[in-house]
Amino acid sequence: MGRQPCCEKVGLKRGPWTIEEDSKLMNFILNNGIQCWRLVPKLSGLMRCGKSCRLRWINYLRPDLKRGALTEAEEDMVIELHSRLGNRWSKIARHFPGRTDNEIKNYWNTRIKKKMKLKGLDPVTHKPVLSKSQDLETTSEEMHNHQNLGFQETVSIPSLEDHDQRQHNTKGSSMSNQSREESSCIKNLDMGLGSSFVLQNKESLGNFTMDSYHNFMDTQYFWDCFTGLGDSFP
DNA sequence: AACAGAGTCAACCGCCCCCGG
DNA sequence: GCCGGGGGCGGTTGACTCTGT
Repeated sequence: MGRQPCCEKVGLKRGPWTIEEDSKLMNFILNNGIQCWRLVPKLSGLMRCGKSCRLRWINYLRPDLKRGALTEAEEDMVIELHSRLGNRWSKIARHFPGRTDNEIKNYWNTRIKKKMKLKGLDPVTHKPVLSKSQDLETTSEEMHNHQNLGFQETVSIPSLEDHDQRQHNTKGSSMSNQSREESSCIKNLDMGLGSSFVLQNKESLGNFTMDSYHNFMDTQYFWDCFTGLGDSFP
């Protein structure tokens, strides 16, 4: 006998969220906060399960989300944290304000893993791959290239302190990172659902106040997102 | 221009943990 | 201490986009 599903699934919508659903969820949370995720879809009129709403909010709608590719420094820090914590993405994500565990997990799986393999490092152990049999996914050609390039050396992983320092320095001086930030911000705003300011808390929302949300809602970008929705929201 | 394969990432699934009764 | 419900988490999937041919 299996565990009961988290919610009554019959009749619930699945798959990609529409802008209308996003704005319904956003409006509801802005006005009511989050008491219980199960109640959110019922009270907001969404045909989604509570978990789905939670995920959508956390991974996409939260206004303090930072989007776009991770910076080099962030990437280094992910590697460092992964070497210590393993696949504990939520713990890793806590070190990156505005990043979600899902985002970091995806980034790891699609990019960092690949980079590490190219460097001849095992993404699981963070140690150099010593023999072919230990890493069947690494082709002999890759190995050959790595050896020629000297990638068999252990790559030194910066400490968190180093990273913090680097990030600090980066903030003030690196235009490239800054512009990357900006472009991620623009991407965010294109989606109409992000903002770089941190929202702090009302009730259970962590750091979230209605004032900050109202600030956010005052931006042109926020409302641009909802133009064309017609009379859905009186 | 059309197609195939690779890459990306939002979303789902199911298990685990925590907390209140 | 036990049980059930809700939230959190990590793994996986599949739709969409990009790139190369």
